[in-house]
Amino acid sequence: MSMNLKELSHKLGLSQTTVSRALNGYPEVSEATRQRVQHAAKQHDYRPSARAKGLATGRALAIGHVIQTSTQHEMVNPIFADFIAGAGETYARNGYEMVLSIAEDAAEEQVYRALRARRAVDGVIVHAPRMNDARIALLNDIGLPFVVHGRASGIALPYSWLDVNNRSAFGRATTFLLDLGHRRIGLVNGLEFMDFAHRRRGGFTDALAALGVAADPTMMRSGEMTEEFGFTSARDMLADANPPTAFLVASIICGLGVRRAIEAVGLKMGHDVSVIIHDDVLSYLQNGGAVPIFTATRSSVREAGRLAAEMLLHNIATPHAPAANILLEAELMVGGSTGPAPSQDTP
Amino acid sequence: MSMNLKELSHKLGLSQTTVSRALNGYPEVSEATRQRVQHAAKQHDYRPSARAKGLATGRALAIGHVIQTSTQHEMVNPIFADFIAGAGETYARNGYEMVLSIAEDAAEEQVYRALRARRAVDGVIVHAPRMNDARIALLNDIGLPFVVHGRASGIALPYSWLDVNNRSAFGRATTFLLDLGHRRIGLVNGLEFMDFAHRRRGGFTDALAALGVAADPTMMRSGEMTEEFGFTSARDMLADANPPTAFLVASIICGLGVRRAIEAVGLKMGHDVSVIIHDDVLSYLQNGGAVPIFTATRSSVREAGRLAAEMLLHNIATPHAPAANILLEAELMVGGSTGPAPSQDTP
DNA sequence: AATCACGTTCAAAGCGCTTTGGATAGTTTC
DNA sequence: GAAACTATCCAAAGCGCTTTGAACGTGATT
Repeated sequence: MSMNLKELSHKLGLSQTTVSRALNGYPEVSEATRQRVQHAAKQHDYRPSARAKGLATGRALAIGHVIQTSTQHEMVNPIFADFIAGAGETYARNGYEMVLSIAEDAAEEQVYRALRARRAVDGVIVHAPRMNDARIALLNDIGLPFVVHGRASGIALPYSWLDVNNRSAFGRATTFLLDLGHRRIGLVNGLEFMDFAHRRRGGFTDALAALGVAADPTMMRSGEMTEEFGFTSARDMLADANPPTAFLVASIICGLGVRRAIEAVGLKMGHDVSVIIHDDVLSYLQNGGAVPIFTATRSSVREAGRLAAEMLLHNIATPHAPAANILLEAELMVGGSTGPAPSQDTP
Repeated sequence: MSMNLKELSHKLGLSQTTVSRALNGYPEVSEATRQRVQHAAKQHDYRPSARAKGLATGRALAIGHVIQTSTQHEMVNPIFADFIAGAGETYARNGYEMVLSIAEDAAEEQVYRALRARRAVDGVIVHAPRMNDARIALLNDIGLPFVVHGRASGIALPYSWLDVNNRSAFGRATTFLLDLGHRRIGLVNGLEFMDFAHRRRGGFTDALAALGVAADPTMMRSGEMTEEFGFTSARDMLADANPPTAFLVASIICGLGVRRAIEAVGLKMGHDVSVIIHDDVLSYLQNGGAVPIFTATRSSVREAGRLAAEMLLHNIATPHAPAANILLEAELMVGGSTGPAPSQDTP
């Protein structure tokens, strides 16, 4: 069907060895023949079979991404597409392929084991780590190189990860609100068995504590980060006898819900109630144009994908290097959703 | 490292032939040895190397998805994640892998050619077809099986596709608004070189024409479906001397922007201004809970992924079958965003 | 002139599987 | 009891590459 090494070398009157070497940049080939080979390869659109190459070299030249989904709510992580796009750029530049598996809940461990046993990939990126995430020990066990996007509290052994400094991001955001005079701040957080959500709450409560403000447990919600969740959380908190004057919100999607709740009770975001979100810079959900709609802690998930992929490829290339870590600091972008605390609060 | 056929057959005192046949369900193996083999395979977690198997059989057992992204705006199609999740379920059930490539703009053709030449996949799903999409002829040319998610107007040869009936969906939505008394309806559409957007506009204008309502070109916008685009489009149209009393909007993300614009001018969605969106049932952007926020034409993109993948696997299994097509009808879900046209409109 | 070194090329083995074309032993059939 | 099946198993070839070890000039060295 399509050209293979045998045919190509036949056509050139050379051995497969020489052609292979010419194309893979080995030195023991004269410059003249190398030119001739490369030219012929381009002309016939010859590309080595990924499978044959992989079999011969023992490397898959592929990286696995396992996307979790539960059959109940069928939720797919919204940052997934952008992260993948970023990682894909890195893979493309390095001649790697990206293979995706979807794992339903409990079957997750099996998916990783299968990936390893079938030698389908040279490594994996671990998405959405939970606290004490079991996958880290598992991957260490089965000897599959990996990089975690995020971190997993409670894991003893070192491992490679790339994370946003969620704690400092939410800490700074909280301080920013406190500086504006807000004292009653609602937290609309992700599910707190997710490591990032746990850390964000830590940053929030620590910053409050630093100013001697007590964190009110009734002003902290945690759940799956949908628009609806943002809406109901904010609506309920605003209905409190002593409602918050500001919200710290875990994602832009949630933030849209929070804004809806604020406007539903006739208040104005940025004036009556301040809102800070975390912005993953999702391509299809930009935080406004030149002027951000929401004041936000911002860190591009696509860039994270690029970097995490680079880390992983590096780990694969140098197998016994110690675990590497990258901690990205989020920027605090001031947009239209924050302002001084309303004065009637301090009569 | 991990168990292979040779070792396993050695351990069992059988030939590789017999073990392979036992595991792949061939009849020329006694039931007793089959049991023995299967048990041993499970025990040692033996799984055939995907590469070796592929090389031997000539099939990749993998399907390709090419995700387009432009370096300028880095936009990733928001429905991608859910579609992939659906398709992935089908692949997992059938022992296929999913490989993702990202293609930047112009390099797209090369990506498909490379996929084919390296025999990396047995087929591909074509995403986000444009009008007269060149990929269809290309894939036919290079002989790579494919299924299009959507359709491409202007292509002569038959090809397999799965699409939502965008025309009838937007036609019915328009009629619904007309029945409510709306006569001035704004269209916030996707980019119109995208086939789906083209069809939606057709459904819209035809339904208007059927009632003798002229379509006003100033009330039709088309652009990348972001929240911001929804906002600016609706804001501008509402600023018109003769503003629309209803909007037909191409996506929920756009819809959120439209709602923001409506509320920004002090109007109430569902009362002063009606809105109908198209809802792809994205897991992370649900259209409300039990009661839909937006009245919507609805069709699950995840389900589309499942079905498209099944079509493709079927096409691959029966190479010379004629092209198959599936046209899904969208449901019209009535939510809180629509109501009768305000009476001051017809004094 | 024999030796060595070097640059260039090749034949063949091997990666881990499937599949073809026997072999072997036990069963029927006539 | 010989011939013909049948059920079960196996050795070996082949998929398309990479890589090892060897061979072949050719010019430099002694």
